[in-house]
Formats: sequence, C-alpha cells, structure tokens
Amino acid sequence: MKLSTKGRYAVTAMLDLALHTGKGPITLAEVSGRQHISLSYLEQLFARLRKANLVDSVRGPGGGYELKRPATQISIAEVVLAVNEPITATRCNGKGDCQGGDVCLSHQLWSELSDQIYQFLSGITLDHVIQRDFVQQVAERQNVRFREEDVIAFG
Amino acid sequence: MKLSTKGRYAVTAMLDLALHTGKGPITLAEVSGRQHISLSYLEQLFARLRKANLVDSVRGPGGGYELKRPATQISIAEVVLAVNEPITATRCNGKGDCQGGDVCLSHQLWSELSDQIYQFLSGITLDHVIQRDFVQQVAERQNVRFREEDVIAFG
DNA sequence: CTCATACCCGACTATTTTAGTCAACTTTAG
DNA sequence: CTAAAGTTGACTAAAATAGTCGGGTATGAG
Repeated sequence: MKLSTKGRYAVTAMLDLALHTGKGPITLAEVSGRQHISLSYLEQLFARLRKANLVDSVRGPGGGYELKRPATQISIAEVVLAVNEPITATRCNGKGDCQGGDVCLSHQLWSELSDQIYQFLSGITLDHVIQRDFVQQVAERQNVRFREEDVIAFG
Repeated sequence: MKLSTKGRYAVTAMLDLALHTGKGPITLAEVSGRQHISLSYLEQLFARLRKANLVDSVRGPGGGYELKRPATQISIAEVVLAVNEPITATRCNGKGDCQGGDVCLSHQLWSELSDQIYQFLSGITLDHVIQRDFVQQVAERQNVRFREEDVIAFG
C-alpha cells in the first residue's frame, strides 16, 4: 500500500465525479477546473482508472467520465491501487534470495502492516468520505462543539 | 499522511530496534546487516528519528541507538511522520489563495481522509506489529468504530 | 457530411524524492 | 592515545511525480 500525492489526486478526482453524478458524463476539463489538477495529468490517471474498471468513458461531444459503480461501492483502496504501481519489496522479491528467517522478517512485518492499511481503506467508500465531509460542514455551521468523536474512537 | 518506501524503511528499522531491546544500544551496522538497508541511508533516517524524540543515541564504542520509549508507546504514525515531510497541499496552502468553498473542497476531503489514516496508524504501536495477532484485533476494532461513526452521524 | 468536442495515446521534460556515497568531524570506552 | 561509534553536510544516480505537447480517434450536433 502506498499513499502519495498521486493517489490523492486520483481520489480527489473520483470524489469530484461522485459529487456530480446523475447529470450525465463529467468532462475532465470540469474536474480540472474544479480540483486544480492539470488536464493531461488527469488523462493519465483516468486511463488507469478506466483499465481498473472504476470509471466508464463516453467519447464525443457531451461525453466525459462517470463512475462505473455507485459511490457506495467504490473503496478508496481500489482507487489508490489503480493509479499506483504495486510497491516492490526491493530485495528478496519472494523468490528466495534471502536465506534464514531473520532476513525476511522485515518484509513479513511490513506486509503485515500494509495489509491492515489496505483493509482499512477498503472499508471506506467514496460515499463515506463525501458524507463525512457534509456532516462536518453542517456541524461547523451549527457551531457544534469540538471533535469529540476522534477522542472516543481512537483514544 | 504519506506512505512510501522511506516510511517503510524507518518502520522496519524501528521494529528491528524494538525486537532487540534490553541488550543495550544497537548499532546501525547491525540493523543494516539484518534488514538490508544501507548504513548511510539509515543514518539519514535516524537523524530524523532522533530529532523526533523516538530514539536515543549513545556515542562512542559500544554505542548505538535504542528506543526512547517502550515499543508499546511508539506508534507507526509517529515513525512515518518523523521521516516524511508533511504532505504539501500544492495549491492554496491554507493561505486563502482559493476563492469559493468549492475550490477548497478537494483539500477538505483529502485532509478528512488523511486524518482517518493517521488516526488508524496512531492506534498501532511497534509492539502491536511485533505481536501479530494484536494487529488484527486493533484493526478490526477500529474498522468497526469507523463504520459506527458513519451510521451515528447519519442516523 | 463535417466539425467541434472530448477521450485516447505515446513521447518528452522538469522537478522532487529516494536511496545512497563520501569525507570530515565529534565523542568516548578501553 | 586510539579505535569505535555517532553526527553532519555535500554530493549524486536513479526513480517517481507532475506535468507538457502533439497528434490521434470516436461521435453527436448542426
């Protein structure tokens, strides 16, 4: 699992699509304008998103992209994986280069952790993020108290 | 929040330290040998880990590094943050460059998500990773917690 | 039909990050 | 003193990131 600005751009763009569903295809130009991501870079990202079956493309005038599945059915993990090369284990690529259990320990530990992060992000859909943000804004408007949930949830 | 090979190296090295506590300081040469990370690169990483108060250094012969706090008190999030520059928001760095709420939406959305990942990794300590079964439990607990929040927020 | 719109694709490039090298220096145990 | 170890800074090669450019191709509106 890898999280970088690249994944962030992809997720942001997908969230933009999710926020504007139901009005037909969205052009990348619109996304570019709204989210300030260069059009050409978006084209690269969406080429991968399309290959990963996360979006459908409609060519020609009036065309654009739309989510292939509803926002409730697309996880953040899927989006991030779609645009990122799988992380390489640099040495001992599972081939058996490394002798002794101790040497492979690092990869084992990391892969253990990486799995957990993946599982976590698999549980968050595009819809979750949009709704959370909405809640946040409403809460802000109502001048509700400080973010107590975080303390409760993760303390 | 950013996850790359750099963070992985740092976490791996810290796990190595955690696995060898109680026998005095560990030299970077040892870590390098065991985890196959170049000594010079480890030096760079540990310079940051030291500044972040995650490790203590002992100079001179017989010296090395040791965890500043017990492995149960150091989270993965701390380690990753220590070695990574904070992720930049590229445009509209909170200064107010961007007019209109719509423009800043992307950053809001991402920061929302980034927070969640950070909270998740804050809940995992070095010790948790070493005791593998524990990781599973923590992750499960937090996953459930996250979904519950959504339901509550919505309901 | 045709033309503008929008996706599609590959090559190229600048910048940043990653990963590592090298050399000089400081501290300190023996 | 001397050798072992951390400390620091300058440097660099390779890769990833974040684009740009320029030409395609499909297609719906006129």
